[in-house]
Amino acid sequence: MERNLRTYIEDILHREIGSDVPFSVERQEGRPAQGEARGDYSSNIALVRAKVEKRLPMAVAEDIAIRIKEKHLPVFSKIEAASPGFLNFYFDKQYLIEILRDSFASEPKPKLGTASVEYISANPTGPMHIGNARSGPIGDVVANLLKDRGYKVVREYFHNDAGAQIGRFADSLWHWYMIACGEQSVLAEDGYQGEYIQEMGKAVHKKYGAKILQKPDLYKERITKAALAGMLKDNLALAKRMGIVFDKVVAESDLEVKTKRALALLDKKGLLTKKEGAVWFTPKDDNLGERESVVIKSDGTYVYFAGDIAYHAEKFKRADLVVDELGDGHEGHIPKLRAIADAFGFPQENLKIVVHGLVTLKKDGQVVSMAKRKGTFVTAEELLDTVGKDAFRFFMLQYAPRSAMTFDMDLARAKSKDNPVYYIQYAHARASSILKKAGYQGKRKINYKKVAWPILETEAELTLIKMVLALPDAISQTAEDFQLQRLSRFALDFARAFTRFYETTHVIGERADLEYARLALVSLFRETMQRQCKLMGISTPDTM
RNA sequence: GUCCUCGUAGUUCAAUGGAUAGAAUAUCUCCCUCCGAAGGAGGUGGUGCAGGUUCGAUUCCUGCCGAGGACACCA
Repeated sequence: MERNLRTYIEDILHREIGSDVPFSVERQEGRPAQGEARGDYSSNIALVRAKVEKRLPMAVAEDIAIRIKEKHLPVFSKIEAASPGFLNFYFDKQYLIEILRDSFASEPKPKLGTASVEYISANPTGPMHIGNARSGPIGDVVANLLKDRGYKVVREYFHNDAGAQIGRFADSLWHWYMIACGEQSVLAEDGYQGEYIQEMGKAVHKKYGAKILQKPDLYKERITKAALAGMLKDNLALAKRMGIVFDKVVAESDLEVKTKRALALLDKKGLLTKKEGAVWFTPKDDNLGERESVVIKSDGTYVYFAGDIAYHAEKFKRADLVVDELGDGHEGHIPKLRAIADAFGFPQENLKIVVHGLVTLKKDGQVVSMAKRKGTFVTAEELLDTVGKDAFRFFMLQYAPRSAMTFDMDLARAKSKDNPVYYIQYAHARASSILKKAGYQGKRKINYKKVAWPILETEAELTLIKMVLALPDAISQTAEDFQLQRLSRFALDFARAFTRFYETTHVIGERADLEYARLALVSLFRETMQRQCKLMGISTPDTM
């Protein structure tokens, strides 16, 4: 376990005070004005204890403060009770340094089993759109976090290449092929009419000419397969440009045997019912609302959900933790996924579903319409081309996944302090620049064990140290609740703290031991920032 | 119609039931001869409405208003 300040206090309180009532300990940084007055960390333990002890919160707080002070005097420079009953903890500087020194000793990570993380899984019937693209950075960072925790992570992509929708796509493709041949054809009302599929029709014509026109039975399926495979290839290539490489791609069309087997198993458990000529999945526990749904249509074909059952049954078998990343349009699917977990005896708490909200694009100060018919439609690829991988990922990660967000393309493209990605990378580049100037580059590194850490004592320096020590806690919280915005916010605050240090503190040319200590801090900042950026999948160039 | 999600500074977003609701941006006032000025310090400004739960509510509950979404033998 990495030492961290918050759990350190939490542990002391548990040990010394004990409480059957839950209490909190939280970091008070990021409040420059009040931070000083509220300590480094604070707890509400006295407030919650007051109720069960039937005493005044302040009195409880003062008692606790005295007790902790007696036993842990060297750790804290100050513990105070604050109205209405908070406890504010101020870490002693020397002790902070000690924790910092301890943190350099790396400990082996626990082995937590296998985690499957599925994300993007874009529909292959059209180019990836912005909403799907948001799934990329989110799912990828969830995977990074789980890997950081000690899971063996499998990054997965589901390729929906079967079902009625694909039939419609096939008909549409054939239609556009006929048009490309100069033939008469009428597109079905629910057919696809995007520019991309028209291009596909032309491509088919280019390849085959009119030769296959009379043989739809033979060729319709073949060209559709090729088109879907091409779309998958494009999507995976696009993902790669987002910095995402999948370990496993599962195609729905390959699942037929497994679907049969999974359904047979459900049938054995009495969870399938024949109704109106179709076969329904009818879970027994319907606490989560209406979960009944068709798996085999009356014409004998499977619906998408049947493949999903097979796919999840398989994931439940090979993974200890299963994460599905979905757009909010698929929220209605969640109870069904939960029902599948129940049906196969997979613990609900090990099935995590991360939902992301709508993405609105803003360009030239205007909201870009997402209507495909209008020329303003922007695909994920265009967005990525415009702003680049780092800004793309950072902006997608900046907000709580579930919330709807506005992606400001102009800001993401800007090479100025207004752009948070630039601000962060710039701070990192400055740190690199200082180290380079001082000759610490490449193999020559600062030896943290030989640093006279205690001579660092300005506020800017101590703030950086405290943030370095607070990061592990932020990371583990995020690995729990998947509130990914915490990472980008932390990185931004951290960059800001470094910039403040940079502005106020001179490094090179100071007395030798002080220079070395400050260089060490710069190096520590740089490494810590690199760790965060790596988790987010954002690059940390040494020069901008 | 049923269900879900969301309403926070002008704007984009934060805030495990906690203290004076934080940043960024915009705007206003200052500072910047210094390892990278792609900076720094400060001011103005906000919880949709009405109740309830409690020591304490942006957070939990109810109703209303407003926005988006889900409710297919679609995926």
